[in-house]
Amino acid sequence: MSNLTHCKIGEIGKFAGQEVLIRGWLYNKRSSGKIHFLLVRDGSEILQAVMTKDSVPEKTFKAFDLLTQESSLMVSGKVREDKRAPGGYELEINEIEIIQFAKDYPITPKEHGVAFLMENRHLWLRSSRQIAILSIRNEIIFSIRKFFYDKKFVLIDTPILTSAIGETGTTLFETQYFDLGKAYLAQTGQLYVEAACMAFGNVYCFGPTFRAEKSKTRRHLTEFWMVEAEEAFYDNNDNMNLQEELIEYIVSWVLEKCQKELEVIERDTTFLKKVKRPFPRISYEEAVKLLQSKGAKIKFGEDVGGDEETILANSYDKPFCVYNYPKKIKAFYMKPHPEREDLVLNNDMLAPEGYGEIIGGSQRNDDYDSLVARIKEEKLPLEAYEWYLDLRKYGSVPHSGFGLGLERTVTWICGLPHVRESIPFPRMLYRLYP
RNA sequence: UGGGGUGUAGCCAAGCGGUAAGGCAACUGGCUGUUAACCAGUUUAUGCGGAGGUUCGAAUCCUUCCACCCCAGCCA
Repeated sequence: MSNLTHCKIGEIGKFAGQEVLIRGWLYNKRSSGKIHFLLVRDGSEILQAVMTKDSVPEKTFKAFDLLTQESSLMVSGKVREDKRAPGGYELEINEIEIIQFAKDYPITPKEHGVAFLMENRHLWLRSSRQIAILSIRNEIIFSIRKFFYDKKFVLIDTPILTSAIGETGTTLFETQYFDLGKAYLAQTGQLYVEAACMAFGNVYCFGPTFRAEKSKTRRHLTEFWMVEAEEAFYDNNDNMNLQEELIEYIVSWVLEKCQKELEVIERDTTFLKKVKRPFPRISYEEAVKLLQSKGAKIKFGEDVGGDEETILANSYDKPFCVYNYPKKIKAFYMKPHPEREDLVLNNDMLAPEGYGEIIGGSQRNDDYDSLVARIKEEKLPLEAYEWYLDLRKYGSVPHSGFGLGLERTVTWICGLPHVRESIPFPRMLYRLYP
């Protein structure tokens, strides 16, 4: 058996007429008495394998009775094209070797509640829907890296353990760092990527970030992956152009590479196909007026809340940017608007279909004095930002950057109701297991 | 942290003051083309998230605790 060609089910079509070896797990089985069907999965696809009482030795035929859902096994046989089989190809079984019997696999091919599935996330990953979603995640990650690589952006890995530095407001996870006091899990790599930007020109980081916020909503995780680009000599407008180009690239990549997966999760791709530049852009002030005209209670100076985000996100059929927010609701490092002191040069990008914010970006404050003033205004510890301020002392240039939330992007592209399925092992307020 | 909700067998779920439906899974048998196969049968809760209480009687009403879900704030 082992001297046969091992074949991934996803490539089974190339082996029609040949005898191959499949290694995987039993997804399900059916029988009509003298004919048995095994559904075997191997991570690439599911394959139907058949045997009849006359086609195999009795011992092989009887192996069917022993097999249980998710038992690991090797099956050999001849590949045949057959319209009756799901996937169009079928395996005529010669031999079966059971590697391990699975006893009472908890997730049956029926409906289950979210709580139960999350508790069994380590097994839930094996279901076709979860495999499809995480495969799309894989393609999205790859497309992002390729996008930046092709544009000659340099990948800069930023530290996960940091001293107290970052944005204001958000709560951080802390841990004792030897004798040096407290260390915090990074909530952003931005400040570091700004330093690297002054070394390489265009850079990005892509890693996990942590927020100890007690948010329990469908769009929040305590640990999530973020792509942060930082571009020297880009203004806010150049920054938005780059964001749009990236989003268009990711979506077209997924549409090209993940057709099968999108079908499995039954994603209606109508809106995804419309994700072509240019995207609509609306200033914060216009957005407030638009929202007020639609009956929202938002006032100038207030942040755009979840409900408002949903109203806006339903007003467009493709991603769009809201730019130039009031200074007082945004981070200290954003560059003030040259003509409007109360505004900053920034933008959020919101995904359509009610998904909301996926990107936050801004032109950075590159002026030493006004940045120091802002840090003091926010009552941040100036000493911690000394190295960051150095960047404004030694060859400061206009620069911009943005952060894209990976899980929110996956959730939107897959059309999921909640971010928790967009990451293999979600970390949430009430979830640390498995 | 506020507001709302749920917890009954391995899973899903009915019952809403009178003594625990049903389905799936599992198990047994039947079927040579099944598609979450089908058909027939068998088994599973002195107990309904935990602890108190009211009552002749509690899954059901009350108190309290726990776990989880949804919405809001914060943000990616």
